[in-house]
Amino acid sequence: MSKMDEIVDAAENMIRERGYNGFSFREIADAVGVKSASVHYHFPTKGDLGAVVAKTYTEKFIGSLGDPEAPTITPKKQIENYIDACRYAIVKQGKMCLCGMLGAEVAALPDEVARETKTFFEKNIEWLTKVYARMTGVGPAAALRRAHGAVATVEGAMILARTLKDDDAFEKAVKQIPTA
Amino acid sequence: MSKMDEIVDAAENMIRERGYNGFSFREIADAVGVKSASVHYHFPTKGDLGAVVAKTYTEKFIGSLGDPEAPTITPKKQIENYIDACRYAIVKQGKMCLCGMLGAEVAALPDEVARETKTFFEKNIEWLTKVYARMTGVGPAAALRRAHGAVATVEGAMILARTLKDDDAFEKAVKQIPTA
DNA sequence: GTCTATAATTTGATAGAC
DNA sequence: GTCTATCAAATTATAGAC
Repeated sequence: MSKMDEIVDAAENMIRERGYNGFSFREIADAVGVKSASVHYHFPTKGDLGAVVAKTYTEKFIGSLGDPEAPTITPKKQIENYIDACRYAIVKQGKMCLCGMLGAEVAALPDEVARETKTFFEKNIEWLTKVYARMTGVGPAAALRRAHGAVATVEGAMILARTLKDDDAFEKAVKQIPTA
Repeated sequence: MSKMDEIVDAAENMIRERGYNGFSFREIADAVGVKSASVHYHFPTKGDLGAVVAKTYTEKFIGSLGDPEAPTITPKKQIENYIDACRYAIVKQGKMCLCGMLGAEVAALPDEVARETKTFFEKNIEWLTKVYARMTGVGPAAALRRAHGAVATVEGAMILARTLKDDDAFEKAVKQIPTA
């Protein structure tokens, strides 16, 4: 992994732990074993770094979901996989979704970071809408509503579980997401 | 309104806008027309202020919901009122729920602020569980699950609406919350 | 209660050597 | 690419006068 990738990775973890305003270039530098000036070499401003972190995370996350219209997998299984991805983040990693964190802070973000955060949610909704539209009896408008409901619920469920220090709060909340 | 109340009010607005790490004592001081040393007179540390802001917000919010077991109002109407309270915050005020914001940042908060944030969610779940338990065919376990789902969904829906700059994203998401 | 003044630290960011 | 050195600004917080 290149030093640049290490920086992005460290920044992702810190933002998911404490938010965009909760980490500094010096902390990143310490984490990857360089000086802060070297971090600035790769990413001139904090906004540059934040935007790359958000974009990288979005591609990684959406990519891991696979084709929403793949005929070899049931939509029910796809929704379960989506929830599983978030469960992994909160239960195994003990951290928020990067963009859930950035979304909460959106008014405090540089434009380029806010834009990437918006794109993350747009792509989530797009993916979920396609999956829900495959279910029998679910029209386009209902699929769109369900997609919004699912994203909102998983993001809120992560906040809940972290604050209550209770992983089961996540499980209880996501039971509300329709899988059929 | 006393200067102390003005400080708490200004801090609530700033945290709801940009998060706990997104405001400073100087900004608070400017907003209420004093110097930062005067803010420290009322609240020695930032954690002291944050904890009072969270506690005040919780009492105000829970208080506005009324008795969850009042026989004069239907549980359906109570859930609608709950969603309305959050709708007001995001659509009319354009701001996050205070504790949704603090909950996302919880790992970066002083202990006393994290504790108050946790209490907010516990009280929300307690209130919602009592309301859901009044609905026909909803047992205690289901009521508890529904309560978790409702809190998570409204908090996530606010993040979604703010990030997408689309109030209707809130509406689509909260349609998932059962009202009967 | 509010002020001036200031301490001690951290922040994002840059210049220039190697 | 990474370093040392440094900057200007901002941060939380305190001391002491009024």
